[in-house]
Amino acid sequence: MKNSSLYKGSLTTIIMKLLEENGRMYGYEITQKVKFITQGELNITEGALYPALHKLEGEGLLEAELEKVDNRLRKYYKLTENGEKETVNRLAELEDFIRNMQTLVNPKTILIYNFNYETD
Amino acid sequence: MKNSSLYKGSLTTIIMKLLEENGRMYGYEITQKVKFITQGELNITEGALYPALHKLEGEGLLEAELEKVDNRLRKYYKLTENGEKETVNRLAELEDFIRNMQTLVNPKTILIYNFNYETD
DNA sequence: AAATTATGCCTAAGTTTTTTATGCATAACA
DNA sequence: TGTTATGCATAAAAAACTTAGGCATAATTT
Repeated sequence: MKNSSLYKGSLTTIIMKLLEENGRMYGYEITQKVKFITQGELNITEGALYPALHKLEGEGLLEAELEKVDNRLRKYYKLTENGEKETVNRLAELEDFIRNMQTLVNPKTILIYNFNYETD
Repeated sequence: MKNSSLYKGSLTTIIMKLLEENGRMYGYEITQKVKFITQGELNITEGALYPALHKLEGEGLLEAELEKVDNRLRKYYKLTENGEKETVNRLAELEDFIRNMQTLVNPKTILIYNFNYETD
């Protein structure tokens, strides 16, 4: 798939969203999660991921701690307090962006949120 | 709006989609159309638009012709035959991308295409 | 009448983001 | 024993976009 690795400026927001959901994650775990959720269609390259994580950490939105699991080193990241606030803003922006793109490519589309085929 | 001008790598596909719909358009018209469709949320900057148009023309996907209207020069673009074929591919890719992003930020969303509140 | 906004095209420098290509290390698998 | 999976990282290059200009005519506002 030619398109398999273009997050188009949304990578940091995706990372923050996943951390918001999962509490804490390490880099490799994030790549696997995205691959799984998108059924293999989106593959985050390490050359994009690690610099993005370092940037977010540098901005004080993430904090990291090292942990040794099975004799392998993992670097766990989680959102800081500031990071949690910022996640709300960036997610709203990304959702607006997605909605605008959807309107451009298919004006007749509507989005149904919180869809469930079973009753809650 | 901070987010007002980030097409995130999708600008050329948006251009091609609009040309597919409208037959032929000139640069300024494209910026206004996008602004209208997205209700002012997405503003294409000229510094992004014109290089993108020139690139697409250079790739043989668009062709241009000059026309003088009201004593002002317009450069009309339309898709070439090749451009029409390529539009199909790029639109499919962009729709996949949008769907993947939507799944990442909100897994419970579904998209309803061709929605009409009146019967067709 | 003059200044500003709208219409219309363009380019160039700089920044940000991503790709591609590396490097290193341990564990599991074939 | 070689390849794949797990795990981190960086650096050069390419791609995309922002910002900031430049030029010109028409319409509107002050």
